[in-house]
Amino acid sequence: MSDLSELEGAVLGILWSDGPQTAYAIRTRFRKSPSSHFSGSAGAIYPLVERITKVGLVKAVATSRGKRSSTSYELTENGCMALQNWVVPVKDWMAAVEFDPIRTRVHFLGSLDSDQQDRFLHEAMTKLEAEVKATKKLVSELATSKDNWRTWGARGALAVLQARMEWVRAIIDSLATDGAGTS
Amino acid sequence: MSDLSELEGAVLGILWSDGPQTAYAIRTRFRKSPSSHFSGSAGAIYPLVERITKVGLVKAVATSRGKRSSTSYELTENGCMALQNWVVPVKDWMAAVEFDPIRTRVHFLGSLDSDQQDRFLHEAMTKLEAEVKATKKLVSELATSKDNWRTWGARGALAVLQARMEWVRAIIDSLATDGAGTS
DNA sequence: CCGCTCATGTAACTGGTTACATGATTTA
DNA sequence: TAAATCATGTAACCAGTTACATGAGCGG
Repeated sequence: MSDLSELEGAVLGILWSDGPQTAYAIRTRFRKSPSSHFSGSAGAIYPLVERITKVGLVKAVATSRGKRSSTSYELTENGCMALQNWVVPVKDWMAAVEFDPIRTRVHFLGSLDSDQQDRFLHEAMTKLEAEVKATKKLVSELATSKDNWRTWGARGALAVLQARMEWVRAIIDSLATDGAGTS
Repeated sequence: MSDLSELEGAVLGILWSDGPQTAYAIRTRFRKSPSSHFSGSAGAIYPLVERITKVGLVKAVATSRGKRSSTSYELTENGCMALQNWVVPVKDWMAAVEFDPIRTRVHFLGSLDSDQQDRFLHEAMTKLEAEVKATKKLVSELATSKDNWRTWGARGALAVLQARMEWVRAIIDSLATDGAGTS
């Protein structure tokens, strides 16, 4: 295992934080995750689990839910070490400016007429507000749980969302007072 | 052209904002861009430019730099409309929480011992500080330019970086006072 | 004239995605 | 008993990447 991908690291992390579970459960975790850009597609998860089993980061154990039997996966000692080594050295690219489709589009807002610019900015605000609201709810739900790190994760998501929202608001305000940009 | 990809939209946008230029120049623009998660790889740009030429969003024009001749690409009427239609309807996923490798790792920080947690958080702070500094510089450089939208773009990047930085600082602070999280 | 940048491309790979297929078990 | 969920997979695709190859013009 040269270097774990982001998805591989995340899978090990889930196995570490939530304990042994089926590939299906891992998949569901990604699908229901509000934040993640991973879809939890079967085509990604099942081969991945097979792969990390083969190299011994994870161990298959037979489990059953009622009458239904299935295979759960458990983090091994090696897997736990691999997780730690995946987390800890912060690479430069991890701190880099993230991809933001709204920001990308703002660069080219000058190609639109004033009405369309307004429409874009207000739509963006509305969507961001909805995300902020949902994330705030998540944070408050998690706050009562025992998993502080997960709460911090949600707080991070919230902080970024709010920053984006205030930034869009600033553009709207400046447009209202100064008028449009160039080009 | 069913729907433009992010890269396709961005290429049209560059052609709109910076005028006709060679595929190589577009490539360089991405490579030197501080933010973008696109590498500007030849294997992406050249086929892409060919594709959008074929469907008439862009028009090839012969140009020369000194004795060196090359092909520049110019936005067509159709291309400009395609750009506008790519920008304007804000889809839900555009406002979603972005991918952040630092945040992902924070979720699993409980798997590390206290020293390693500290190391991670301080490394993250250092890298984020460096990014913030560079982005601040960029913003102030752009502020004197005529391209207001580009300046807003950089400001957006800065806002998000600062939010991430303050979030990491908050974790460090809370760790210093309360002690560690669970698990 | 030698190395750098400009300029254009292609082949193999990567790390995921969608969509499909299948079947057992549980729940309404 | 029908529909939903649990569970496991595979095949085709996608939008990018890295790495390689090639050649011309330009500046020291």
